Amino acid sequence: MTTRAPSIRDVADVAGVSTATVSRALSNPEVVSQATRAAVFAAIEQTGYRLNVSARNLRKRETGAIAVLVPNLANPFFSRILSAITEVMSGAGYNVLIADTTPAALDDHRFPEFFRLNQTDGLIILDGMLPRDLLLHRGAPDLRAPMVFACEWIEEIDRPTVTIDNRDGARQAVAHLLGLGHSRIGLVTGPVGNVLTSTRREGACEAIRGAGIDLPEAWIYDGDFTLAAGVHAAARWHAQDDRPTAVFCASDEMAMGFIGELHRRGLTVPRDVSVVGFDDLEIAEHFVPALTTIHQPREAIGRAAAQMLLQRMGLSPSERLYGKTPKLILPVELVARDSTGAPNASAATDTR
Amino acid sequence: MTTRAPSIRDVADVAGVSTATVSRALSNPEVVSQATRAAVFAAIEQTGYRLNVSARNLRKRETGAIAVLVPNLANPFFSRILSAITEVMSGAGYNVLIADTTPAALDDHRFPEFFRLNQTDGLIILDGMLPRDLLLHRGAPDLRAPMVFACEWIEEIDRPTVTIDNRDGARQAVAHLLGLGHSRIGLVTGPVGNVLTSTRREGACEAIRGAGIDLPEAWIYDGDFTLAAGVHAAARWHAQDDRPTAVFCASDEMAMGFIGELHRRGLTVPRDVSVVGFDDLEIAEHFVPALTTIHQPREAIGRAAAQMLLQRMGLSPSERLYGKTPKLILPVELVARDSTGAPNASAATDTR
DNA sequence: AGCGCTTGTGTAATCGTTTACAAGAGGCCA
DNA sequence: TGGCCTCTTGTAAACGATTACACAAGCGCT
Repeated sequence: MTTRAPSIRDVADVAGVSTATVSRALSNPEVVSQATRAAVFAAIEQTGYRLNVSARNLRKRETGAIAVLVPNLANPFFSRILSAITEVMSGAGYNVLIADTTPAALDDHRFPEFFRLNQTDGLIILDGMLPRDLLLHRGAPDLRAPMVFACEWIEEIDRPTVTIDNRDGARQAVAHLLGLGHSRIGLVTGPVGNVLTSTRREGACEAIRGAGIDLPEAWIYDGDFTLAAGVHAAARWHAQDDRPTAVFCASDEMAMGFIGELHRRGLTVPRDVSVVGFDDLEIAEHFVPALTTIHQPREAIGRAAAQMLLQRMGLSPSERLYGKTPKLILPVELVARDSTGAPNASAATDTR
Repeated sequence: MTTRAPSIRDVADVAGVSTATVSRALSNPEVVSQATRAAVFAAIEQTGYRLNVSARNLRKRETGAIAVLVPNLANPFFSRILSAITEVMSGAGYNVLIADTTPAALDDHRFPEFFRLNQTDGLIILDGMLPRDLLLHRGAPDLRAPMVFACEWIEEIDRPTVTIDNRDGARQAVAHLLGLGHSRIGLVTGPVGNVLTSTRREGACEAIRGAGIDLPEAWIYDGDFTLAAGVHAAARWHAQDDRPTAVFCASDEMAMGFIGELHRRGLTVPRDVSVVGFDDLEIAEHFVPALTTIHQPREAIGRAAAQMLLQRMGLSPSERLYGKTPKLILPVELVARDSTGAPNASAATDTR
């Protein structure tokens, strides 16, 4: 009844060869003769043999899995990146472990496990706000399992990275607003301490100030990339007497939260204020109004990160340590839709 | 330099005990004396020892991982469910492998691997459209690794299941529209062959016909849960001379696609047509207009599925085989927002 | 003193692969 | 015939944990 799953031993017996030969037929077919190879495959078929990965991993001193550390699994931004990563990785024979870094999981004693070679063969990190010392000291994964950053990164940690040109994206967003005639431009930013927040903010500020325009502190609304943050920013915008005619939100979710809240207050976009997002989520195009935003090639990001990790895993530790760490920066483009328009002269000036 | 990672052997040597004792101190602390336990932990600390999971798994004949089969990782509906699953599972010491079943991955020879005990200790299936024979014959996972269905399920396969009350959800949606005075109600359905499609459709039809109202075939627009399907349905709706004043979409994505497309054509919701969705995605509340929809407790679904799997994994194969298979049906509720309103008399009757 | 029980520890087999090494079988050539 | 390759295959030692079993020590009791 509870008959043990067939092992390589059983296959060997059926095929009338040694286990070594079976193993070779599987992993290195060209070294075994045509005839035995056929016999082995027939035996595999007959016994219903499946490789035991734990045994293989133990022997080969690897795990056959990589981990992806994502700041928030529930955020739709990451899902497409993840699916691209898993696609590439499983094509290469790896399993993908997805770990959400949101909760107090960081204190969790089992968390550092991920950083040890014996849990994963590699790491893709999508969360730039992980405690630096966790990545550096605790498990010193750098020397063992290779890791690459994607989307976000950590300044102090020099590792292969694939990102988009955040600064330029922000610049394009602002340029678009300037081109429409806006000169009163506000910003909804990401969380403090995040590299995306700072690079996008800097890009936007550069573009605004570069146009000789002033950017009052009061027009910088800080957020955290979430819908709720957009709602909150809208409330603050609405409460101001002197407010911008356009805002650049550092994420689509914030842009949609912003627009949704405004709508609830009886205002309309882009009539009362123009809004640009960042990310180009699936839904952006279908939002009402369709969202003008910066398109991120999310699939390409995931794919590139996976391939970069694969490449790193193929390197010896010393090559990895002393070689150049590649940094890939993908270009982004603004896609103009319906949430932006020319400024409405009457709307902006309630008081002055 | 490339000094081997410390093994249980090294710890044993440092602590001056046998490997068996170290193992026991770790997995069964109460059987070793206070003194040696302390010595072992000190040695672990000193050597920086980490358990090798492959070795443990090989010996214990388990994998320490479960797999989740999701129809479309990029769909935001699943992300929160996944995060709940991973939370519960990693709390219980399991890794979670997420596999996207969308592409031709089914033909992929490595796919059936998931069904063998030696890849995972259990399976959560979110995809009700997997080929039946894959789950039943190929690897006969039922006897070995336990599996549970969540959200979707497969009629012919009797396994533990956690779902929501789809029929009742659809009924509530229609009841809401009836209550607003609509008598011309259309449906945008999911893909054919999907259990969610049929149950929701049946629930809706029952409610409509139960109210003594007719439901013309032409008012049933078939979709597949995606934004694009909603867009397409909107086009068909718009092209009709005689059309419903309200539609119930079997997913929020379709509802938003529908509304977005209508808006692009110069129509407004709910003035020109009322729309109800299903799912209550994060964004629904922030959509313009805020979406009236059926709320799904996604976190609860994920959590329940994980707990159910955990419970099943604790059972012996025969208990699993001959015991009752639990079915959990979570209640749902309509949340009324701004995408529905009383029918607009002028809008509905172009021709008659 | 001898017996039995409890408690703590060590010995060694085992899980299912991979792979270094050895060795047998031909083939080719001097 | 003997030496030297090349091509296949088998033998057996890892890989790093877990655990059944045995056994030693300590204790209380008769």
